[in-house]
Amino acid sequence: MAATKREAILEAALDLFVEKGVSAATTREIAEKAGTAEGNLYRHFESKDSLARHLFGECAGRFRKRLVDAAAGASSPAEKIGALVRAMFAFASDEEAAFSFIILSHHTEFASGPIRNPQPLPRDVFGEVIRSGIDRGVFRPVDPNLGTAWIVGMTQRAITFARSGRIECPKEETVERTVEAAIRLLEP
Amino acid sequence: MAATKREAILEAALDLFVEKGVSAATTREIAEKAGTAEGNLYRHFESKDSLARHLFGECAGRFRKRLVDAAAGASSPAEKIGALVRAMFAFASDEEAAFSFIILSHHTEFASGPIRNPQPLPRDVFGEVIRSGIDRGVFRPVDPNLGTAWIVGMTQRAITFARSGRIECPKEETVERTVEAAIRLLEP
Amino acid sequence: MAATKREAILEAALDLFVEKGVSAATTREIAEKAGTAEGNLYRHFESKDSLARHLFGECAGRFRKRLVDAAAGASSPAEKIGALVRAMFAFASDEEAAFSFIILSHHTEFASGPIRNPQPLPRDVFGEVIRSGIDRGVFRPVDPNLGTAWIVGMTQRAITFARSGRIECPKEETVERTVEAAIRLLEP
Amino acid sequence: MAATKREAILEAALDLFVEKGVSAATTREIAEKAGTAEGNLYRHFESKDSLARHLFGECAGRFRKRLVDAAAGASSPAEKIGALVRAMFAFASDEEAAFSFIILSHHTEFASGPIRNPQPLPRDVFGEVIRSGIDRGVFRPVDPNLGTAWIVGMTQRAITFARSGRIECPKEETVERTVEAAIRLLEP
DNA sequence: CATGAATGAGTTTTCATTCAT
DNA sequence: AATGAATGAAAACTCATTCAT
Repeated sequence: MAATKREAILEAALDLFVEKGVSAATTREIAEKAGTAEGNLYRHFESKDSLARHLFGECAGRFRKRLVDAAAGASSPAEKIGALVRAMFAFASDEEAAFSFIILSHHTEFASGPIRNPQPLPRDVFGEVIRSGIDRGVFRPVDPNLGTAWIVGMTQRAITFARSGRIECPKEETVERTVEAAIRLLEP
Repeated sequence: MAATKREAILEAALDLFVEKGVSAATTREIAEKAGTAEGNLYRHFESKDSLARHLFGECAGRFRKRLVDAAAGASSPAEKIGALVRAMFAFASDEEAAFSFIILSHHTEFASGPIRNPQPLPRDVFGEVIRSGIDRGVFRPVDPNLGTAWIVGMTQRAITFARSGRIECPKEETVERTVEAAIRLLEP
Repeated sequence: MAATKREAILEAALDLFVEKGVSAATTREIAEKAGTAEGNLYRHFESKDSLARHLFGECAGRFRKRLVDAAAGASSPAEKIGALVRAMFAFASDEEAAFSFIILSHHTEFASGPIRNPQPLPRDVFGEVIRSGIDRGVFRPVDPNLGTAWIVGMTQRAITFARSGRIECPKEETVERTVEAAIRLLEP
Repeated sequence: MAATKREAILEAALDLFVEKGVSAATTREIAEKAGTAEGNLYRHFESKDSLARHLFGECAGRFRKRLVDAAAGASSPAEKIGALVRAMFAFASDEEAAFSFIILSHHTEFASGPIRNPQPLPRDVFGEVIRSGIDRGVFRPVDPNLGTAWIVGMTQRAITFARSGRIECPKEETVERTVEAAIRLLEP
């Protein structure tokens, strides 16, 4: 369970935002699920929108940390890419709701305008690894942002498809084949 | 402009749903943007939710038609894959809002539960092409759904990144490099 | 009764604002008293505060009209002052709530800051009459605004005292003695 | 600064009640401005309403004392009236918020009904002076309450106008002219 | 005495939907 | 078909008051 009421609110909100979307999730439901009074939400967060933004920041931060750690634990650029893709699968599995919320947030703007990057985003990690691989000549030259789009996009969709049961092969294999496919995209 | 009021409503709703999400777009805004009275929405559609579902069906149908036509116009499986990726880019560019709405609909459920497949979905087209390529031995063996996930995911993200200006190379090149990358994923 | 719902809302709000103050009167009470749904308030006015401001404008306008008409109907400055004082008593008696609301509004700021003069205020009428009396030599020289303060203040208080039953002499006499006292203040 | 927390609360509440009205000032704001915790308000006062009533009692008491002292320091009725008017100006200037709060309280009822006179009110002082002046034949016969209404009303308005910068002549002169005008009202 | 998180009943406001015209 | 005022249920948000620490 959550250590503090504040955390309980964040957890409840995360689940509900993912389940029904930010604007369809009501403060009443969030409070109820968090085991607190509705008004108490507003002691901890300015508004529902601010709660959503805060949550996005937290989730993106946790995700990014996982990616950074994964990349740090591998040596060659190709191994780093593999580690990143595996880390995406692992994060999506360990923190299902957080992962979904990050994806969701790309498609639904919050009430008070789009999210301004207050911190480096998860995807930046990919760009750096690709760039360094190209510099060392082990990856073919591609716009690092385009490479990021490819790998992040294919991995995210593979995760989503796997989750919804559309892919028949065992999960372990899905991960490894996706890792191999991602590296294939960058090989000279 | 829209030929009929009904079309005007569909157009206005599409724009607003994409801009702020289905539940955050109000019927009042939709009516205003469509240049009609709020109550008139209910002469054409049962409810806001039904309007959204109808819209999804229309957009997905148009998208699927583009993909089917594209695949039909190419002969080899590899050419078909290339044609499909190009068609995704083209559709995203011609029907910006429709494309965004399709993507968005994957992440936000409508009020009355998830969308039930009333018709074949765009992604099914990819699966069939991949399957036939594998059968003919020109693609390596992969779960066709996994292959679909990869290609649809990478292409969609490339489109999104390109739209938001994060990719520097010219649009034409982004398309062709993505086509080539998609085929690379399936080559033996 | 009120001809339209909008007027019914204005009337109900006026009574309640005077009775309990703007911030203590609730939109629910207002709607109930106006015989309409709470939400309908917001079709006619942006917010409770905007309703209060609008009401102030209306009441002040009606009051001012009464004063202007009264002054126009008298010839000499002293008669004009007498007519103005009598008009204040008459307005307070005919439109009890409106008069009270004007007074109240001087002491309680609306939520969104003080009222900016969007139109000439009732008190301006006094200033002009006093100024012209001084110019013609029938009034002694005083700052016209100070003279206005005196007469408006004494009259308003006399009305309030009379209303609350603190003054024993008959109403008619209260009015005439106040008229005479006001003129006395300005005589050379 | 305030010597005790209790006084700090009273001071903060007074300022806020005057600024936005009793019901619009929140306990949170009051506590914050007083530099204490919200809950602490309830150690010193039963409720917000009780705090407001207490404050009214205090302010009215201080005001009354100033008036009583002023009247006591003058000998003839006319001099007493002059002293009273000067004392009103002085009090309004020394204790700006307290004066405003007294005025405000005439127009806005507290939550639990109107203020019951628990003590003689400031205005009573005027009544007595006027009565005694009439008895001694130095004032013309008027209902003493009506006379009070005139003088209190004109003085209060003069103060309000002067405060808001609408009167051009120097403050000292405003006071003396108002004193002279008040006496004029009562002269035979 | 002091704190400030927590409460819950209340408030203002919103909005999909209906309906008389 | 079209309108837009009206509805009412539910939303977000507020705030006086309580209470464990």
